[in-house]
Amino acid sequence: MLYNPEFKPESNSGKDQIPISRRNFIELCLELTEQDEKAFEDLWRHLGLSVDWALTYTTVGSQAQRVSQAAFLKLIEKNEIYSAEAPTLWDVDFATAVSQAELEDREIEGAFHKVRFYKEGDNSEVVIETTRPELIPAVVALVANPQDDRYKSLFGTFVYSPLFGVRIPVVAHELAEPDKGSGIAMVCTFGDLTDVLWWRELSLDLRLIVGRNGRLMQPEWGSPGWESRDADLARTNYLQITGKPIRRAREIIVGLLDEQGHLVEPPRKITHPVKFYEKGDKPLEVVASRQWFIRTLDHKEKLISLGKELNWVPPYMRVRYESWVEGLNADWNVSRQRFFGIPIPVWYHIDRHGEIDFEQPIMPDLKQLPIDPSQDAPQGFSEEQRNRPGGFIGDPDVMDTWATSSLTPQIATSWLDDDKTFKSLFPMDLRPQGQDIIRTWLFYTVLRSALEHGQLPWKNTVISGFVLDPDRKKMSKSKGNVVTPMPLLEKHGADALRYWAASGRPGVDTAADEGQMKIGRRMAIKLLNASRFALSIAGTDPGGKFSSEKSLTIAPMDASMFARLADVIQEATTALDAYDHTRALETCERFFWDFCDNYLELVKLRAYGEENGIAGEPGVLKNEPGALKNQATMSARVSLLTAVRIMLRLFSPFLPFVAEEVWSWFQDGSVHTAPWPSAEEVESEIRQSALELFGTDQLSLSPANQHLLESVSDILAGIRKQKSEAKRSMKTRVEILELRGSSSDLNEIKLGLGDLCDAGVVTECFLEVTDSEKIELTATLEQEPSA
RNA sequence: GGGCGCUUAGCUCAGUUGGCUAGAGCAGCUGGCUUACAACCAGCAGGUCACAGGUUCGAGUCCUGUAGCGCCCA
Repeated sequence: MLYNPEFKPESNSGKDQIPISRRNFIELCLELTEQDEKAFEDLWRHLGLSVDWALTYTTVGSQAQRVSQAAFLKLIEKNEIYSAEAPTLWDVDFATAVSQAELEDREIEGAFHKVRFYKEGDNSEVVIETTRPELIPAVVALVANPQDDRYKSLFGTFVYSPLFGVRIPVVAHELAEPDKGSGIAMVCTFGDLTDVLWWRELSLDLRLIVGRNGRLMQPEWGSPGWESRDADLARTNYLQITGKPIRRAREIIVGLLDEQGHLVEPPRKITHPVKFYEKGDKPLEVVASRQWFIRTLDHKEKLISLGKELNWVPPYMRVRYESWVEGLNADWNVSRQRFFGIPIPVWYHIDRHGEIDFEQPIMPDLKQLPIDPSQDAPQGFSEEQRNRPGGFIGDPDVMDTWATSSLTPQIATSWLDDDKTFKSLFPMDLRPQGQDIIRTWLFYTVLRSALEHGQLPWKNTVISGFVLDPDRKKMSKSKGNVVTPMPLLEKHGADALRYWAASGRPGVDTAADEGQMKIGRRMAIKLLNASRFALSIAGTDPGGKFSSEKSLTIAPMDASMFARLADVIQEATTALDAYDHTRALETCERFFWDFCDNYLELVKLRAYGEENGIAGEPGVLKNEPGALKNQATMSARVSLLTAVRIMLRLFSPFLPFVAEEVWSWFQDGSVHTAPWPSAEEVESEIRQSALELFGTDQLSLSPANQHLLESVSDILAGIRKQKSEAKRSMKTRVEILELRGSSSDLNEIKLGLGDLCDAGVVTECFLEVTDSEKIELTATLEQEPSA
């Protein structure tokens, strides 16, 4: 078809195919690619993905084409890829070959036909059952299980096919199932992949009748390969189906079988699984055509052992890979008969008789790449010699897209372009991807790396589950339940969406849950508010008040908070190192919420420098004016600043935007390039804050009492509970707080009693040593003002 | 048909090598304007951990079987 520069597709052409020139089609693809790229980049920028946008590539870009074609040519040199005229899975509508990875089984309606074949000699019947009677002209053998006593005597004998009178052998093979149908099956070239296997293993004849257009071809009955004991009958019968599409041919053949008495009984309807191209609408046919195949069957063992070397998250996903590799039954067909794709970079000689020599392809020099053999002439030839005897012809096919996607690690690490970069980056650390493409993207990438480099392309892989619709159903275009991220991003914000996404563990399906996103949004707002509050107190102008201080003592309560924070850092880091982002987030979140509800409430008055001071046991409980008070306030402020600075970094992978916003209020640079916090460095972080706020880095940390914050928080919760049960406001004054417990517990509590009484609005506190295991409390609330 | 995973509160999920009086958030209920946040806070209630066996001093956790759901491969 001719190129039409004016061509514009109708906006709503639906599923109908429109005739179009290859050049027009490619232009439309490029246009769409550009739009899609923009849409994805836009989405990913909204999400705050940390991507170097200078390093993107596209499969239509010249770098990817060059790498792809170069890798192809290298495989030819290594004899790991070959072209062959071979049985090929073929989609009639798409008019292209497909690979094993693109198949899916679908249950469809069919029918078993009991058909009579006739023994050589006495002409007695052998009844087979088939779902594809139209392939009777292509029968090359009958096959039964070697253990099957019913047919043992037939092995090695011959039968004649009905309608066509072709003499065919009866053979044995383990794959024949005795309890399927009559236990003896006809082998055609080709009805399905089992036929291909039998044809190969049993060295059967080849009789091809299905063309690539899905219609029946016209064999010459009586000629070599098409011998018949009644060629005229065969010709007459076959004439009825020549050129007909498969389904129509089936109907006709069934009619002929019936008329001529070869059908034992009327067809029996069944449903059975049939192989489809995953995007196709008609069952796949097996046709013979010339294709390029990458060797995979030879490398199964190596591929399985590489799979064991790879760190899988979650580990059980390796099983999917392994069972896929074990089940492989064909080399990878990488050629596709389509308009759009990376051209297979070879030409072929045409001899003086016009025959194409596929055995010795003409290969370009690597430096010439990328090339398009349909546009470029090979070296030593001129364009006039194209498609001429004594000239050349370009390979018309393009590569399977996976043939390029399987090279992403090589493309990303500048393989063939920058050896230094390549060597420092390859193998890469991580392949994150979906579970549905383990058999394609992951498998093919491992295969290519194994063939080219003899090793894994990366050390780890994290396999994600699916995003399900809000009702936990798998999304599909046909069901119309597809949820796209952009509207959710606009509604809830990127931090909220990422919070939700982070709640999905590797390998586990996750519903698009707006409730979870709302929680994420609240979380982000809370971080904003709490940080603003903490920073505003910490940054309160100290005036001359603290200037005389030369050193700073960190209060026990603050030290207790830091001890917990150090644990949190440790746990989050360990979790992230193991790609367990969900646990990392949960750990940080729990700490943060506790920080807000308890620690912040406990220290805020002290941090303001406004603590009330309390009566009770002298010496311990009174906040004396002067140095001690200043020290306590300074400690609180330094601690708040430090905690915020650490927490923001912990949250930065999950809530990148709010973390960056808050960070910008008081820090230079980006939170995302700031060093990840470590438990060991908490003390130096505190020192840094002390220096910033009060000009001293002389620190004295109280012995870390891990439980102090928790114990005091528990008592505070007890006070709140009493207020809540009394249906009083939280600011209700506790006139007398009595605490009873062991002396060691009470001594611990004393270290935080000032903060406790501030936060609980306690006037007087009495401690009583008892033998109770837990601290018990009685809070006497102030009288309710009479209404 | 073979394999893998899941099944814990009304909902979504935690629960590391068996030590639990089974947790969290949401929803529900009861209260509270408390000078970071009412887009908030406090409190309460809610579960035979799918079912049936077994191992063990002790099982949500380990073993066997069954059922349901999902996925992968034939």
